[in-house]
Amino acid sequence: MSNSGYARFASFASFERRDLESFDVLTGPLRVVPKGGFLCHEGQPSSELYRLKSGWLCCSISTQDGARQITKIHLPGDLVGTPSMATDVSVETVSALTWAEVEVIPLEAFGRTFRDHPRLAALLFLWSQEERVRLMHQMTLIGRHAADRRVAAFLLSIYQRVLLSTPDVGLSFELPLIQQDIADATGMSIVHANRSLRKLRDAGLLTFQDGRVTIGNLAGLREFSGTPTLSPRSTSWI
Amino acid sequence: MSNSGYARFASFASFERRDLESFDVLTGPLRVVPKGGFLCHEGQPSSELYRLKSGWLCCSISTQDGARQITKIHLPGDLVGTPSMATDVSVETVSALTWAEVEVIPLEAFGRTFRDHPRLAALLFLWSQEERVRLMHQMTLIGRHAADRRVAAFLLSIYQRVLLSTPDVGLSFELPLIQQDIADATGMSIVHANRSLRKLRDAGLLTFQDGRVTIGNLAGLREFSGTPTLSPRSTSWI
DNA sequence: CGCCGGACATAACATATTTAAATGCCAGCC
DNA sequence: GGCTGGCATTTAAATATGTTATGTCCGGCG
Repeated sequence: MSNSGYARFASFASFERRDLESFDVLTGPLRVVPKGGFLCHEGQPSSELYRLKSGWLCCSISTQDGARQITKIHLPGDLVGTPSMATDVSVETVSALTWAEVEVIPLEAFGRTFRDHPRLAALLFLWSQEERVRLMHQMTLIGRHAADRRVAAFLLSIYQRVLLSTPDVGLSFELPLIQQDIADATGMSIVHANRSLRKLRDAGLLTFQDGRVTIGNLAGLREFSGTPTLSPRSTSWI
Repeated sequence: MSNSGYARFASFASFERRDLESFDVLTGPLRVVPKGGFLCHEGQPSSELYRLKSGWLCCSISTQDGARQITKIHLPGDLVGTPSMATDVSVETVSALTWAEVEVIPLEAFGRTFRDHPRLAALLFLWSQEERVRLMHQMTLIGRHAADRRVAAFLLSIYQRVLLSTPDVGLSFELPLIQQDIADATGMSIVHANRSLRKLRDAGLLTFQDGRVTIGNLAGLREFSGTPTLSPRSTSWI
């Protein structure tokens, strides 16, 4: 078995175990990032991708007036940094929410691997579509839902991804974010994020305290968040 | 020259002419869609992609409470429908803003083409990253910018794409949207979209009337919209 | 012609959300 | 021990945005 020793389930929700193992050829030298450290800064050149081995990362885009939009929270197993492959300089800032280990994949090495493994290429393309779906859903969330629903759906979506790598996590998990992060991910002020969290707590749906999410009512939370569950398509056409 | 007879510049901003022509192997039987017609509905099975030959398409996601988020406006040349490749059923509804012609590409045909043309596969993967960047930027726009700026940046982004296929379009172009569409794309109510358009008009930045955008002050509009211009990365690593 | 519906425009009001500010808590540190 | 800074929490006031309602224009259609 090609067990790579770390979870590969956070991204790649659409894939079966057989296909998941294909991604393990994407590897490279290890790099350690301290909590609060950065892998790259938007606007600065960068020619490498990352595979997250352990810890949590956060991707964000800043605006001219100092605001920040978190575009993705990364869990172990995730492939990080691909959007900037299309552009001159990094389009996002990648920072470490915790002490983290990544495998560094230079762009040329990625290109080589991509060419040498046709099926991997197809799987990576498919994964990109999965990521686009995620982005479209988060966009819909931010654009067309009320604040407390945004917070609920955001936390629930992370829970679903945690479940992929840790099916027995139960109804409580550590999430190394602060309220400002939740605000930046869901497009609201920190004060309103606090209000929304309070509402969710008062409603018994979930609590977020000391970097830990505890779900009080999973079914209720799912219904309140209003996010449909999607099933992956069979990859037989590849 | 493999001139396909229609613009291929709306998507694929990152590519040079040489690479652009690679995409022309993605082809299939023609289908005509009347104005207001649909190519697919979210939640319903669909196993085909589309290449837009002429006309305008609109991709959107609906929420349970009847709201709608427009995720992308498509111009001729665009590859449409790929996000749903990752899922069981369509994740988005694709409708025709005008009478439109598309080439229909079945999923299996796409898979075959993908396998048979390694370089095309890499280019399509890169294109997916470009699309992710677009989504991340639109998400940042909706989440962290004021309403009038959202409208300005949205219309400007379409203008930039129109410019790719029609460099000599000048400062005015037809855009087959109604104000409700602008509201649904930028995440606000139609009343507020109207208010924002009025502000932009009063500021002399642009007007939107009778399905036509006229830019009054391009430099001012760019500055006001606050969206940075990105340069594509060289594709030499492919 | 008169009627109708869709799109646009605007006003008045209601609500959601932001901003600013103050407080409490707590861990790190001198 | 007392200070400091980061984070959470809450309040109040200011502002942005949503909702509802109404009028107008205009093109299609009987």
